[in-house]
Amino acid sequence: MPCWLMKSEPDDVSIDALAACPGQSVPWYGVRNYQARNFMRDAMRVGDGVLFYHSGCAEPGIAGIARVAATAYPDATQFDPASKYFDPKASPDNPRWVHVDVQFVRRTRLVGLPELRSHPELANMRVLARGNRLSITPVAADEWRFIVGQLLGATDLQDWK
DNA sequence: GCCAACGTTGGC
DNA sequence: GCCAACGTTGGC
Repeated sequence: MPCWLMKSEPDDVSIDALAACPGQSVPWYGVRNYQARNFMRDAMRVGDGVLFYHSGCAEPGIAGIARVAATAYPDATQFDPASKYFDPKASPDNPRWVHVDVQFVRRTRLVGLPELRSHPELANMRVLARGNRLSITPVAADEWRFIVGQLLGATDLQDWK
């Protein structure tokens, strides 16, 4: 089963905020990048593993593990003129932005960028690429296994389904 | 289809 | 707050 890394600003939705949500699940609203949207729309399936990454904060890095809880459906914020994610070119008849639901699995220790970069096993991770800004990136099975098993010691999750 | 201008992301 | 890197827009 595919695995993903998803960035969230902890001031917006942190791993703790996710854990506190009803059903410990949130719609992944606000994505306004076509590549990231296409991953959600075309590739993400219920049960996929997610590395929950904190960005735009003092200590960017992996902060927890989550899972995809619902396949893609329209992002309501695109229709709301009061939302900062409002898109005047979208309409309920012709939605432009969709998102999946993401559900809490567990908190982890914070695995920061310098630590991620220090491991040759992770050298090809998209999130570590120079200038990368994509908020959703695929994670290779061996990368998942290394991070979850080696770095986090979550051996029960290292072979994700 | 090109490409300059602009806006955004995100680490530092 | 700075700035490199990238994506999007829109004139041509």
